[in-house]
Parts: sequence; structure tokens; C-alpha cells
Amino acid sequence: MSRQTPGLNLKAFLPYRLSIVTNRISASFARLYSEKFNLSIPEWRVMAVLGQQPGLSADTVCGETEMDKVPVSRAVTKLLDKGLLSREFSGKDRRRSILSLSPAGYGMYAQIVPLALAYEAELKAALTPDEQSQLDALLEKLTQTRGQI
Amino acid sequence: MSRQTPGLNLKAFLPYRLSIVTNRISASFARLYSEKFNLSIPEWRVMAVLGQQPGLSADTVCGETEMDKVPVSRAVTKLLDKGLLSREFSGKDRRRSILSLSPAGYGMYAQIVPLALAYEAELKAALTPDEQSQLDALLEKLTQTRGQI
DNA sequence: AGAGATTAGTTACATTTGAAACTATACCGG
DNA sequence: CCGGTATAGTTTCAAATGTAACTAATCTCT
Repeated sequence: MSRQTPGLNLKAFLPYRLSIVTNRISASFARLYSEKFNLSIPEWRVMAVLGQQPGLSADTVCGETEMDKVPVSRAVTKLLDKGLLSREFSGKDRRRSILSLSPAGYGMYAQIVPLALAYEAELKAALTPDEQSQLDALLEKLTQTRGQI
Repeated sequence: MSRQTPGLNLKAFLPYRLSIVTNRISASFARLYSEKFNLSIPEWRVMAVLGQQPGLSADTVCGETEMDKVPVSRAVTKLLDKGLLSREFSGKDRRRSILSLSPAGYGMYAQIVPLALAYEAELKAALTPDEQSQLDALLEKLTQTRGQI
């Protein structure tokens, strides 16, 4: 009969817990490439996509990385300045850029990839194989769901 | 014998996937309280903690929310301006603030809590009970692990 | 072919953020 | 009890970020 005082236990609240874990992981991973290679998060993401798929346009990079076009544009500018990226413009549509890692950029990418994979491996090592596949399935499902809502 | 070209599939990379899912969830949850109640994320977090544990110092709020003291200080200032918070200073240690939601703040908190819980419920509804407890256990484990690394 | 609408990408502006300096209070060892 | 150090919180300044305005190229529909 009594009205319950409203309460929300932040530490048990799912969105909060997710963001704490994720932020810690992102931050410690970012230290890896920002300290040694002086890359910002957007810069690294652009490089990561182009390392795998050279020749994308900035717009496609946006789609691949879920970043806004503004940070992508700025990251591209910086990477060009640093000589890590090369850019052409499409003959068919001269608005459209064609981005690839330069040799120097690819060299840096090749150094970062093993670090990234090692980092991921370390992360996974904290989990049993069962837990790893559970996490995989959960992320998949949550990604799907979030697309709609 | 050939040297493998280094490759990292961003879409399969755990830290990246985590951050995509989390960012989407955080963003859509933030819309909930920012649009209706004009609260920033730090402001909401401060209120969320104080709604549950009135009388904390700013410093303790930092610990509870994993936020830096600067954003906490700014959020507190804004919430005081808006009349949502009340502040005293400890007699024992006059550096130390004693923060609580004001009646107005508590009223707003009481409105947000059900929205937050409904949001969380909606999120969980996308998962089976098994998956829910798996997620719970995984977050717990990852939170523990990350503390050390 | 050309006016209007779209699209790729950049720039400008306002807001947010964090690192480091600063202020004020409290603690500690002699 | 006093000088040095630590702590709580604020302020300052520079960098990062997002929204919206802008430029330039393309597409579309008549």
C-alpha cells in the first residue's frame, strides 16, 4: 500500500555497466596506438578500415566506422598531412575521394595490427571459450536490435 | 613461406564492436533525459547517484560514477544553478561538500527513474533469460578484469 | 539543356572535454 | 605549533567534437 520511493541502482543498471566496461577497454586500447604512434581514435579507425579495404571514399569510411563525416574529414586531413594516406578523386564523380594508406601509413598499420590483436587476445583470455562465444552472440544480437530502435 | 599481409577486420574486432553497441545504447538513452529534462550526461549521472545515496561529497560522486572531478564539478554547478541540487560543506572538513537532490531535483529524478527502468527492460526484452544472465556475468567478469590491467 | 534537388566533402562556430594550474583546507612529522 | 605535503574542489586554457552552414559536383525531371 505504501508508495515505493523511486530508486535506480546505477551500478546494476545495464547501460551504465556497459559504458563503464567499454570506456575502460577503449581507453586502454587507445593508449596503445596514441602513445606510440600519435594517432587519435578517429585517425586510427580510418587507417584500420583502409588497411583492410583500400580505395574507399570518405563517405564509405563513415559508414564502415559509424563515424560522422566531420571527424572523418578531419582525420583524413591529418593523415594526409602526416603522409600516412594518399588521396585521389574519382574520374567518374570528382566529389568522391579515393583513399588508401600510403607506404608509410601501411607500415604503421602493419605495426599496430599485431598490437591490436594481442590486446584483443588478452581481453578474451579473461573469458572461457564458452563465455567468448556467448559474448560474441550477445554483441551480435544487441547490434541487430539497436539498429531498429 | 610467404609473409602474410597484416589484417584486422574492424567489424569483428571486440573493442570496436563493444564500443559501437555501447555508443548506440548510451546515445539513445541519453536522448530520453536530455530532450525531456535538459540534462547532460554528467548531470544525469550525478543525479542518479545522489538520488540513491544522498549526502555524498563531489569526490565520492567521482568514484561512484567513474567520472573525472572536472566534469563532476561542472555538473554540480549547473545542477545548483537549476535548483536541482543542494549543497552544504562538512563541519569536520570544510573542503568537503555534502550533496543532495533538492525537492525539485528529487521530483525530476522520480520522473526519470521509471523511464530508465523501462528503457533497460526494453533492452533486456531483446534477450532470452539465459542471455540476460550471461550478459550479466560477462559484464561482471570484464569489469573485474579491467580493473587490473 | 537547365532549374532544382541531392550528395561528397569542408569549414565555421559554439559547446564539451581534459590536463594542468590554482585556492583553500586539512594532515603529518618534528 | 609550524612548515611541508596531501586533498577537495574550481578555474583556466587548449584541444576535440558536433551542428549547421557552405562549396562544388552530380543527378533528375521536364
